[in-house]
Amino acid sequence: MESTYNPHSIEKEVQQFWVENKTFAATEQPEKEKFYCLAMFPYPSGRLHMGHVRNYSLGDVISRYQRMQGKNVMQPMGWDAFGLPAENAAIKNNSAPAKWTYENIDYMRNQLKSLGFGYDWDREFATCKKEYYRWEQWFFTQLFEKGLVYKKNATVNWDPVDQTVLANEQVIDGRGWRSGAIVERKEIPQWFIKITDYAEELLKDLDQLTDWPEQVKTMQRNWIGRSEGVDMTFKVANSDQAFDIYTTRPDTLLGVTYVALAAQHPLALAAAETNTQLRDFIAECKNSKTTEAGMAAMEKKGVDTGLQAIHPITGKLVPVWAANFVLMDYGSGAVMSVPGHDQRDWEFATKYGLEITQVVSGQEGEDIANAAITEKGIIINSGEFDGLDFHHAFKAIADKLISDGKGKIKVNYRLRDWGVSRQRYWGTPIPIINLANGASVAVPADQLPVELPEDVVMDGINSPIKSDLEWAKTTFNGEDALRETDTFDTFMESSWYYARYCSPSDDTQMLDPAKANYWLPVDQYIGGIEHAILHLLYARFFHKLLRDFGLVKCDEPFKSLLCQGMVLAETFYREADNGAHEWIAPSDVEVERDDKGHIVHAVSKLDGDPVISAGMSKMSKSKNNGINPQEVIEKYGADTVRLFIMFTSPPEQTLEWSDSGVEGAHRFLKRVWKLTYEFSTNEQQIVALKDLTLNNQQKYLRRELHKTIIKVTDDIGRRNTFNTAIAAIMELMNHLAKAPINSTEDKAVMNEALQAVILMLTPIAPHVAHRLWSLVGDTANGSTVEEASWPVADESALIEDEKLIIVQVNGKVRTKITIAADADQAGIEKLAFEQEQVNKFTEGKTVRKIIYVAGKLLNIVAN
RNA sequence: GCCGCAGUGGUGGAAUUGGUAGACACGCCGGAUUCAAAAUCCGGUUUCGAAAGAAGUGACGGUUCAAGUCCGUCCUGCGGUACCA
Repeated sequence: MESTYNPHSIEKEVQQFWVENKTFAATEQPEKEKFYCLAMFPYPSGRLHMGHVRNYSLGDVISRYQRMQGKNVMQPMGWDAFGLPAENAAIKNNSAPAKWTYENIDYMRNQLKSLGFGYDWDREFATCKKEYYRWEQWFFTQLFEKGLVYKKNATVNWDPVDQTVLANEQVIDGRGWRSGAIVERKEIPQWFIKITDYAEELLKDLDQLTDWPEQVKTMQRNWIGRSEGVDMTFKVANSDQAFDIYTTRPDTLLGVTYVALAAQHPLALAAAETNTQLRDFIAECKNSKTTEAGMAAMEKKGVDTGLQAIHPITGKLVPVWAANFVLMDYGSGAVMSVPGHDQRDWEFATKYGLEITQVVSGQEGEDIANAAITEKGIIINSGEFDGLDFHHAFKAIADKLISDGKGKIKVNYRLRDWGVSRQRYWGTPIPIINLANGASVAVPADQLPVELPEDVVMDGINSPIKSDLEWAKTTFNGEDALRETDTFDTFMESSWYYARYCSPSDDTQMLDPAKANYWLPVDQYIGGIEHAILHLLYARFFHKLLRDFGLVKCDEPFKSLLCQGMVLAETFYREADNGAHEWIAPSDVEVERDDKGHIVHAVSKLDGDPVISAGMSKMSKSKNNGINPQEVIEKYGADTVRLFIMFTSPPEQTLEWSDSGVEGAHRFLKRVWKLTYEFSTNEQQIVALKDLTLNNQQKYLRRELHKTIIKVTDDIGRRNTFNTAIAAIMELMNHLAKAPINSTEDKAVMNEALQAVILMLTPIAPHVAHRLWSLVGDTANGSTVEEASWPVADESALIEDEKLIIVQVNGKVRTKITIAADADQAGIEKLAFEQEQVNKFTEGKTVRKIIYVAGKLLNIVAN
């Protein structure tokens, strides 16, 4: 055994021990309490970055802690292996996405192993393997048969030069990232899954997720966006045509002064045939952004269609406009406009000189000449509805529309059905066959999987399964037909992987119900806050689908959720001639900062030319700003990396990466090593504490130890504040380092403390803990630390005979007094008024009030 | 734009339920050890002030005996915004 801490040899040996003993292999043990701990599986982007290290360290600390609590822990790992970056890398390297992906998996698997995470590697899988995606295809065909899947037109980014569909990420300042062409909106048929059928349940069941962060539930609620409103029909004047409009503010219906249609609305398209201005406007709308943020940021524009609509209550004619902010594929493609009480409508009406009418009374000083009055109030200028408040007006106006057969009350959701079609290659082929007659059928179960060829050449434009005209050819009922060449959104794979880990190699069924129902739900799910809405909502939805098909029993997939904050790093780029951004790794950039730390100048280390600083953002492949942990692992070892990342901030907090401080984490482990090593080599017989009488100093040390056990247990087990748990252990170590180890009593106390320190460090720094336990471990608790239980505080060691009271005068701390632990308020006040610092600040004043916070604080209010 | 989160010393952060602001670290300064360095150990380190004391948690206002914590209005940064995952 080495006298100095040598992480590399220890870590290799301990990892070997885990492999040989199958320490982390999990099996169903119905008599034991199970604990399924899952950190979101990684996209195999090439190398791990610090965000991964944080994510998987959190998962491993929780897993090992729960194991020490006696639970049957399962912690699996796998690969979210389909996705866009593989295609980009393949084009760049002139290779195949599969090859790139598998190489990355091999590299990253080794990195995870070198970090010592306690995974059951027998459960590993990659989602790009047909053994996995075949069941996803099978399940989709089941959804298809049940009518939960449908096809409709939806908008994509169309690159008119490359003649291909672009992801939002591939559109930069409105241009295609490779061609530089101005991107157009294009409607193409795509497959949708009816998540809106589950909107109400997805919303309602958030209430049972008591161990989810409130912010995530709030975001999901807002995303689902349940609203109650009115659906009504507007007729077009001098025509038999009509269109529907939904509003959540029927109380303002009498304030409607115009209506707006999407540019692609059939009525607008028809009107454009005789209206060149409208035709030009519709053409211009082709270039507007497809993203919600892009749409919200653009200038709101419109054109009068020349049509007029009949107001459903007043019968008055209102102009019908076409507007770029109304979307054809959401809702009915038409909105009513109340410029008096909606700010966007107000700005639009002001810009185009449209009428603005006030129908809700505002607050004092509010004037619709200056801005819309958006808060609810008493209805005015609305004839029979005047004087009603929001709720009564809502009901009265809705009733009137209903009785006239012009409308109905409707619950609406902001949530839209899940479009799962992607026009890309590296994904699960959608198991649909398109027949010559235009109908679509599911691929029969016995023909699954529809396999994705892996040995392909990427031309940089089209998906190889689209370019290869043979691939799609098939037959159905003896007739020639074509396979769907689109692939699934990769959120499909990540929506059920957590369940597949329960029976990862079952080749007869999607899930083994007995195993799935033993392990599910996931007890602790851990992942980045950036997944708060999409991934977590899709996975919750998918779980409910699995449940309704009888594959799982529980309603929710993830019992408890820990959202780690992102690990950010600086980003730098250069602009190519076509406007595309070439992202430069921060490690390749030399920066110059001003005295506030802001970057004033940045140059590439490779060629010395300037690069553009784009601020901090989450570590990702696409921005090339991931910091590879390899260098730090090689320099300090895995335990230091794990300890540092857990110590540097609480898990939920966004972290701007910096390695300053890694040194300190390493020093701490060296100190623990040194103290334990020296203690163990010092020939000694440890006497049981119960047979000894301790002096005050020894009692103090034991009190500090057991207070620390309570704090660390609470920090890890309840609060998930691993940083403060580590700080508490460090503080304890500072006490221990100063403690004498001369007497039998000293040694007994030190022995107890060192054992507890090692146990408390086991989840965080498992390699060094394993080795140190072999030196001083209590074999009754476990011959190896992997068998040992978490320490339990001895209540009797915690008793104190004095307490510290903070004494304030008028809310300012003036002194602190130490008094017998059983002293009452009167005794504390008496002592307080004997203090010079109290008299000095109360002299000449009258004591008005004394506030006593039991055992903590006394505040004397005097003036 | 909209939804969510964050802002505390030179730096990462602590303060758990409204009750000692700055725990624990990093860095820096000083010292010990060393031929010297590394490593290690000891001490100091919010600002102003000689001290007494005062000020101080993004800004401004409010509630309270007491506010980093609660409320209001802003500012800045980050995440999401449905085809990055």
